[in-house]
Amino acid sequence: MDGAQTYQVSVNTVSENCTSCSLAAGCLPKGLPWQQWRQLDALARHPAVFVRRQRIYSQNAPFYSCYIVKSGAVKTVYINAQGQERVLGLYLPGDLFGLDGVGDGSHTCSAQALERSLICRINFADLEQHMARMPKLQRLLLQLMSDQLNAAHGLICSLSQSTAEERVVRFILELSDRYRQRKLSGTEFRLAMTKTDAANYLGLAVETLSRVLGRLRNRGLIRIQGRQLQILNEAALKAIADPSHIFLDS
Amino acid sequence: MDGAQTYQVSVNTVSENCTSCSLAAGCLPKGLPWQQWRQLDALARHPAVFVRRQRIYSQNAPFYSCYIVKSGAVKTVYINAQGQERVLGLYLPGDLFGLDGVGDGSHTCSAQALERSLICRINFADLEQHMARMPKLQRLLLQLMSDQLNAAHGLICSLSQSTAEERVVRFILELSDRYRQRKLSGTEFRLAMTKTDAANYLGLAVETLSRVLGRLRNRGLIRIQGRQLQILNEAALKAIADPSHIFLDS
DNA sequence: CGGTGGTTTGACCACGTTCAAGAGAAGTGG
DNA sequence: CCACTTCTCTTGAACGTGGTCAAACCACCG
Repeated sequence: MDGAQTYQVSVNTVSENCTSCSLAAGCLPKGLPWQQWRQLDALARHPAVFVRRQRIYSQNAPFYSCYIVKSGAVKTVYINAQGQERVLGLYLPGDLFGLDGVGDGSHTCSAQALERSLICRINFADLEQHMARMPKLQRLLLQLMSDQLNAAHGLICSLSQSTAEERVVRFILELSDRYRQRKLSGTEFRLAMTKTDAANYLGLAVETLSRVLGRLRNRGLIRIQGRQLQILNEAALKAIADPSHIFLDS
Repeated sequence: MDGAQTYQVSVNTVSENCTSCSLAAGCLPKGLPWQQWRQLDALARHPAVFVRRQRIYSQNAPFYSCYIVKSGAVKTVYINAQGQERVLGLYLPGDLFGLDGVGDGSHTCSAQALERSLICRINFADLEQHMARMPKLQRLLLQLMSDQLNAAHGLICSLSQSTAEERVVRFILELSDRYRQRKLSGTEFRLAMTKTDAANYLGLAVETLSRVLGRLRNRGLIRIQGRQLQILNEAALKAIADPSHIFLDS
């Protein structure tokens, strides 16, 4: 019915818990005291492999868990009544996603792996119980939700007040930041999504994104081949993204 | 510097706590057991009057509290580097706002009263302590944040995939729903914001909003005089807002 | 009253979409 | 390994929605 979304991939359990997980760095418990982290350890029991396009959860499905990206990348999408997709979020290693379902107990969007990814599942009921005992965890959850809300607000501002070029440049710089936060190169990286998805996320037609990227390349600001992107002139990009110095136009 | 935003209105304390508050219905504690509600009572100590345009909190100010609208209406706005405003949210009686600051400890947007309003302030540190003891309150907070995130996502979808007319109609229907939830008329109400603000919220120019409303009026779907709005043909509006039945066009 | 903030209407134009066609990349099976 | 399909990306041309600018109107308030 629904496209070929119902894969049955062998879900390899990578490790039974956090303390023995080789990917523990950059995970949710970061920032928690060691003792509390060990308590939390029991929660994230099911790191699993998802292949490209495989769904992690589906829109309208009952909400039981949230998830953490250990490796790879994940997008969340909302599908409206006409079947159009709208990309709402991009999640990279260390990011938490899936809390959209807390509101009314069912997920309001779907989550899909963009490439082969390792994903940890955290049972929300367990998480809630631990939150009550761990003030730092409680605070952390609220902060993460607040961060996501602020990210959404940023997107809203971009969508309504910015040109295609500004949006694209801001997207590039946002990715750059996020890779840098992960101790990866902020000047040369691979776009996690297809350009179709990226355009959708930015509220643009693919053609527009393609043209804008071409223009940026012609001006010598970036180098782009396929999904491989290199930032050549970060200062110029920042000037485009945040046009507050109008005085040196000409 | 900043417009005439630094009012010093006499802040009339309406009642010292929730149990003695005449407006307690429709407040945050709703859904909590009586006993827990009484515990929470101590938190919301400062219901205060705000006049039209008065700021409740300012962008970049340190985050200490969140707020509940008891009466009136509030908008949240983000002001970018160029000084442009962007309306992010509209809050009606019973709504909680101000949690945008949890993320990094300072508010990411400002909140302004749209008309004379009663606002309760809740100290966040106190709220957090009570959350730890009251699982239902903990859940409630996460739900409220999730609801706001979902609202933002809805706006994102509207902004990128809908025509001006669809957005306007959806806005009208959303208001209708919210008034109905508050046991008020869902077919005849007053727009809480100016049309300038409403257009901004919808990512449109004021002129466009004005034209679209005029068109809807000419087609006999609504009646509008100033900010007073009456829905005449709800079914037709719903058909516009959610164009999934393309087959009976003509 | 004049003044200010909000709203309406018209004319014009630009940005980004849509449609169309083709090239390139990637995945699948013989 | 190549031929095949399918998905992704690029480029061009034409169109249209909604923005911008300008002017006038209106309501409310001091």
